Amino acid sequence: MAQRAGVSTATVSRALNGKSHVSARARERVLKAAQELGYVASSSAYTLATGKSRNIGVVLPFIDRWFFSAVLEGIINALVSRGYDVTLYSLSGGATHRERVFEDLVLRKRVDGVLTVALKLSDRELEKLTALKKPIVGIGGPIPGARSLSIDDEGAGRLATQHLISLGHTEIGMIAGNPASEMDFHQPYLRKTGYHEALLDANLDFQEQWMAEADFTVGGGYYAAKQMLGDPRNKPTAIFCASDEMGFGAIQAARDLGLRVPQDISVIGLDGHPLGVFYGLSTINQKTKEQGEHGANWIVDILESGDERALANVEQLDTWPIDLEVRSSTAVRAKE
Amino acid sequence: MAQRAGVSTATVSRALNGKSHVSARARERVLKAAQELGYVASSSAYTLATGKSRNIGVVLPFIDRWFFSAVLEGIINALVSRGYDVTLYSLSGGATHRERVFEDLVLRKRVDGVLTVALKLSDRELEKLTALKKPIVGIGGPIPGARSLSIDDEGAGRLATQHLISLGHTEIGMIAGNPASEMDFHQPYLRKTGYHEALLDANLDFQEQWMAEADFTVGGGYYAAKQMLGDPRNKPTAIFCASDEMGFGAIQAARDLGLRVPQDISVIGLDGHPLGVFYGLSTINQKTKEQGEHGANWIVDILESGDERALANVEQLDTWPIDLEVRSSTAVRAKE
DNA sequence: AAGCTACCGATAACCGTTTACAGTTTTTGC
DNA sequence: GCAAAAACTGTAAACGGTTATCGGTAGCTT
Repeated sequence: MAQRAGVSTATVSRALNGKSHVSARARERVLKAAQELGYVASSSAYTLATGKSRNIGVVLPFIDRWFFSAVLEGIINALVSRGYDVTLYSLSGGATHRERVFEDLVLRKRVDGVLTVALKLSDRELEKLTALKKPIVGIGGPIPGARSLSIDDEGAGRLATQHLISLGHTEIGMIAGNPASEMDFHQPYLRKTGYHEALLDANLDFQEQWMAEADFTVGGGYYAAKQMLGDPRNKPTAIFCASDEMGFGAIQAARDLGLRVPQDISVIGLDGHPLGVFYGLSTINQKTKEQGEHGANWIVDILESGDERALANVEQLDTWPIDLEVRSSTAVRAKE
Repeated sequence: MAQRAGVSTATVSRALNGKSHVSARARERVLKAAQELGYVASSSAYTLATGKSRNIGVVLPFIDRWFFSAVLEGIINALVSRGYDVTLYSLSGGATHRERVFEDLVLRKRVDGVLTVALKLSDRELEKLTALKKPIVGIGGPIPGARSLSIDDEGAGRLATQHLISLGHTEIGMIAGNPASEMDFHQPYLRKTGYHEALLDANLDFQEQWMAEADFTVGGGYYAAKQMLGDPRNKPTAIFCASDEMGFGAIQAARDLGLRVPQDISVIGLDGHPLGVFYGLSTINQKTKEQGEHGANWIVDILESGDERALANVEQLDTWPIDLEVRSSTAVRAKE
């Protein structure tokens, strides 16, 4: 190609890749020629020759929900900075779609590694993935036999609940995730457990009607909260929502029922959604975007460590820190 | 590789690709051998040999905003169905990031085509892109010299405004986009123009303080609406918001000011955001996800047409239909 | 000045597919 | 039953890079 620089292909390759012994003069000529000819290296030839693609596969259950798009944003920014591309696989297209994604991912082996987001994989899917013999990192939920990065969901649930307890609340409701939800999260169950534990530790009552399930969306939170708060017989004075978006819905529901937040009802969410500031929603901030960045950097570190052993998948769970962010939606319990 | 099937590589290739003349017996043996060995084809070798990558590059300004993630969701679903991968480029990482994206996109020529979303490109970027000699389709805004798919933003602005006029409103405000916004949309200006034209057609007054600018987010809409509606001297009785999310913010602002929607103030948005149902926000539905699907199918059609001429980029603008969806946030103007 | 040692640069093999072309077998028509 | 045509299969040459190997040259040392 660019031997019009007057050197051999080997020199061109070495010069462009900044590798070993090339004289400064030769490198200069190569660079100049590449510039003039608008030379572009073909990634497929590079991949074929080296076995590396500088491309990471990201698979997530949805794209148009805040948590996932925020993680994705973090992932992409980190990967672009380190010179990697990302090819995206969404499972939102239904079951046949889902199958196809895992089929394709393994069939066209064009990724150096895989990042999954908040996904609980079936045995078969896990098998497909590990058959790739490429590093896998899960964000937001453990993956058997692979590395993962996640907040302590149980601890987060406990912390949120304890915050409400510390404000003097004794009748505390929760809007949890819907475990039957398509995405098969780990989170719903764990956050619920944390809530129960906090109540238990404080010797507080738990009542059936203080627990509702929704789908993590604003609308879902709205309807669940309206049911819970609309019943005059036994309504809680505080609610912990397993996601900020459900928290927004709950605040809205409370207002529509004529309840003042936080005087009549305290609400706390979990996520760190940017709109939280706008709604004044107290929350557990899990710094979602940073979580994505961290996971992305992690997988690149593994790939570039140069250590063969590092490439093997080992089970490892890193816990990501969380912050309690108190805003105006939580306050001390009103005197009767 | 899989010549343990007892046939040549050529036959293997033909059998697996379902191409021309291969005997049933040979095909069977190849398939069986592939199964046994867990054979997977290498996409890079395929790409190198054929020049096709079955991969589309998608470049968008943000990921974690509803419009973009919805378009993306549509794009991905359509492309997966047709057997294509997508590699994603986000411009949200700042200027150096942005430059790098276009540099990379062209440098590692690993896409068969490019889809841009709501992007106004600089001359240099456009040049880089067309240098690829690959089909380009723009969604949500025309691209000079290439195909694009977009709603009639001016018409949408006019329709929304006319809806308010038809309800008897004469003092109509607008929360438009912020043209200085990083993403460099086409939309803000056009939607504003439609609004002005509708007022003009109906011989209605336009006042400076009925026009505000915001950044397309809920928070932005909230603050803008609060300014506009908080001024007791000359407030409008209806507001057209250039995005649904700003509409949600406007509704919230109105409520916080003690105004009832729609009795005291009508609000209409533009997008078709799923939360619109929840807020009862009247809107112009632009069927975002379908728009993404359509754009994706379009580019694949071009690639697979087999017609050399079709591959060349020609300037063409397809107009995407919109629907007026009337909900409970707009009503006839209250009698004084 | 001759020999040794670095070190740089060119040649060629290889990565894993597709595909043109040629060769072989089978089918078909008479 | 034979020739011609059709169907199938194998060989080998791309595709566009990377990299091991080897040869040549220049600079040092003795």
